[in-house]
Amino acid sequence: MLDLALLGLLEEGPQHGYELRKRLRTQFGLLANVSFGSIYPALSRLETNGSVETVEGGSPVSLAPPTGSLSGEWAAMRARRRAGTRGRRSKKVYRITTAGREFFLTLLSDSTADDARSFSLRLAFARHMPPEARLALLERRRAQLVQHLTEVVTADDPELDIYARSVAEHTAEGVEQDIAWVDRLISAERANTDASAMPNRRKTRRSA
Amino acid sequence: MLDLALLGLLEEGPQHGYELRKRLRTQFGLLANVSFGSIYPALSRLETNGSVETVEGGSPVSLAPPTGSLSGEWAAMRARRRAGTRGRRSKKVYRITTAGREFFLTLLSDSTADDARSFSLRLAFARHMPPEARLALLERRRAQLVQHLTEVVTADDPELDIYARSVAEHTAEGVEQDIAWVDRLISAERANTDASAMPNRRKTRRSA
DNA sequence: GCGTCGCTATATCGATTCGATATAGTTATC
DNA sequence: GATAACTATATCGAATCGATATAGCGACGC
Repeated sequence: MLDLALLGLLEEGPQHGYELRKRLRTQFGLLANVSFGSIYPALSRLETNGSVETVEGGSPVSLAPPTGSLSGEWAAMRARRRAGTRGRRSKKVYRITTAGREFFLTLLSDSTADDARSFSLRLAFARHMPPEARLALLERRRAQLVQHLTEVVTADDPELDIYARSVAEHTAEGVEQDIAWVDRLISAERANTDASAMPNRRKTRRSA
Repeated sequence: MLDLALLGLLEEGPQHGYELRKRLRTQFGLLANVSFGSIYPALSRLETNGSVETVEGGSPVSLAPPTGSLSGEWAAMRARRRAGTRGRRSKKVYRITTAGREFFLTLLSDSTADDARSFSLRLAFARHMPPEARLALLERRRAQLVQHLTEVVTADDPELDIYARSVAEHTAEGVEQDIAWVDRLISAERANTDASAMPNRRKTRRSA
């Protein structure tokens, strides 16, 4: 879960732990409200298995921030500068490797265990997936949500008091809205693949 | 988190681990989709600290299920019967103790760390709280949700592609709906306390 | 009768994640 | 120059997860 999130963020440029956590919190909010006690071990893990490498001091990275607006780049550059001027406790800037990119794609597609959190994470990184994987992800999620609705107590359960009932109702509404959302995404996705599969606009084959 | 959930369910009658898990999944759905690897250690924990006790075999519990419709009671009774007839691997039926009830109330009110999951859990058990604690819980949650909206990237962030943007939008909508829901609950709660604080219905003092 | 499939039930293991805490440099404020 | 607030990394114990092992039980076919 965290590996996926970290690699996904590192795809946008080298970052250090503190920055990664901030971006997890702001970009993914409730989905990845993750503590340092998870971040740093996860980064070590990824480093030992070769998915990321640290670029402290020596700097095989260019000294001018290439994309301008990515604050991670700036932080990385500042860290490199500082590390250059002094031998202080420098920020450990992590960069994703080729192996890491492969691993990221594996995590993104290899999809056992997609709960709400990892689904949303994967969807947020869906630009890295081939179109059919996107569709598959969305449809798997849809099936899970529908399944979930059938398994859960309905709000007309006589055992529940008003508070428990309210929670059950609200949860069910949330799931229904999730389904509607996923449905919209599925339609958009299909429209997209249809459009690209059919560059010449003549009488369309009806459905598929 | 789990302690709270387990004690809350055990308030409704003695249960064994498997049953508790089923009820967690059906009653609280996504909130408490919890594995046996959490349940059994948690029950041992609660037993060693005196919050619950096992009632296997000997059965200080009545042999007729008192409330009729609680399936947990039935399961417990069956387990007791079986344990009586044979020395087999009997179900461990857990019952909440007086100390456990106190601990439960502490967990329910003592409210540092109320994320989405434990908030909904606590709310589901709100009948065990005094009215002012209910209001406090709701208002704390409301403040958190509002705070959350301000901290998170908005959907008009130019860095986001369509997928990340969709996730951000959907999440934000979810939070807004949560706020609306909490607001309804707060109103209901206030109406209730006002009504009970004012049994004689004459011209009401305007507001408070 | 006999296999076997699915459900109930408890338990344990390694790995991950959490939450709290320690440490320390930097910046701003008064 | 003291103090607070923020950036930054790290570690520890405990909680939780996910997978797996074990085993009794009822139902089903055949």
